[in-house]
Amino acid sequence: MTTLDHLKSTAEPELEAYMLIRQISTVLETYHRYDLRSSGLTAPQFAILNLSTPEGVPLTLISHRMQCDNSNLTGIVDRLIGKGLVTRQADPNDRRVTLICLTPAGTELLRSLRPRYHASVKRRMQVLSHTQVHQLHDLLQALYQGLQSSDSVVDPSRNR
Amino acid sequence: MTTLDHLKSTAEPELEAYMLIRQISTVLETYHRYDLRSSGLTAPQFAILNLSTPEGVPLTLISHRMQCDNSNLTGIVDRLIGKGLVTRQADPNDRRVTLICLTPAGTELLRSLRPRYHASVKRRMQVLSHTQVHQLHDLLQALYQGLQSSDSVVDPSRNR
DNA sequence: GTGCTATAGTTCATATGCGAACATATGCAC
DNA sequence: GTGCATATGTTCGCATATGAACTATAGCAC
Repeated sequence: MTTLDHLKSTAEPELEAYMLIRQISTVLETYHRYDLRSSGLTAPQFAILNLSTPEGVPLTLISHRMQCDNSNLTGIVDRLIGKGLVTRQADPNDRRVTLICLTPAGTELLRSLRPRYHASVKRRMQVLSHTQVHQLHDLLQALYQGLQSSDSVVDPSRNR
Repeated sequence: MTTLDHLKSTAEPELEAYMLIRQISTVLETYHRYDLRSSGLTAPQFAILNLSTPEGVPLTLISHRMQCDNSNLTGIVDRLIGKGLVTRQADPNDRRVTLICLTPAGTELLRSLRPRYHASVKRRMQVLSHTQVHQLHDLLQALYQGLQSSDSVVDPSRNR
């Protein structure tokens, strides 16, 4: 069984909390990938689908929400287009912008996947009580906002 | 500014907590990568170094602690060997096992990096109070252990 | 000891992730 | 309107990540 035993003796709660966040994130991502297998989508493909709309969303907005660089999305979008789930449309108002648009097939797939996804996440988080989930949420929110506003900010989704 | 605004209205604390864990993990990993830049190491390279010893650690033990597959480590170890920071040694007791051994150069590099790493993590986590860090730690620990023991376990570091 | 099963590592194909460099387009100062 | 700084996407080189397939070794039942 994988554990954090080799860290427990440090008695440094900051470090342990940090390690736990990363380990939990890894575990949850593995579950997520596993859930998606039957759909033929990878996790980042699902993430892009999930942030797209039939009307179209600028690629940069998607990359900001995914906290990644635009350059990551090019190839993933290409594969989603290959599957017929999204299209690229030029933005008439700003010729630099590419809108990522859900196709009917993409919309339909999302309609079937999203509820299962939400249910999976809720089920997994419910190893904690409702109260604990709320406490955890508030602490994470505080941490996240603190990290955003700290002076050492490095924006991973900035353009270089 | 990157935010979770597009999620806030869901009022589903489980889902939001889940998203926060992943977003925070991404942000922290970005900081970590940034910290390591001057050392010429990537994050996974540092992770392997950090779990190695001069006496040697089985590769599989490292992959378990990193929650990844052995196959990921082969190439990373190759690069660390190329930098002269570790070596591969055969385990005399089990000829299947490869021990990853820190070289003197690797030991020295780690001695200089580890304190900075710990200080960085502590500094970033300290946007929360000591009490909050403790609460967060305990909740994360409970979540992590709950995830481990749930019936939907998929072990990412198992051998296939 | 034979055979079956499990473990340790590597290799391969494919998909991402990162960061630099680039082309295009916008916006604004002047 | 020119010039310059900025924003949007793509392309490229490299390092990882995933999962399947494969080799070698170990352990155990018999």
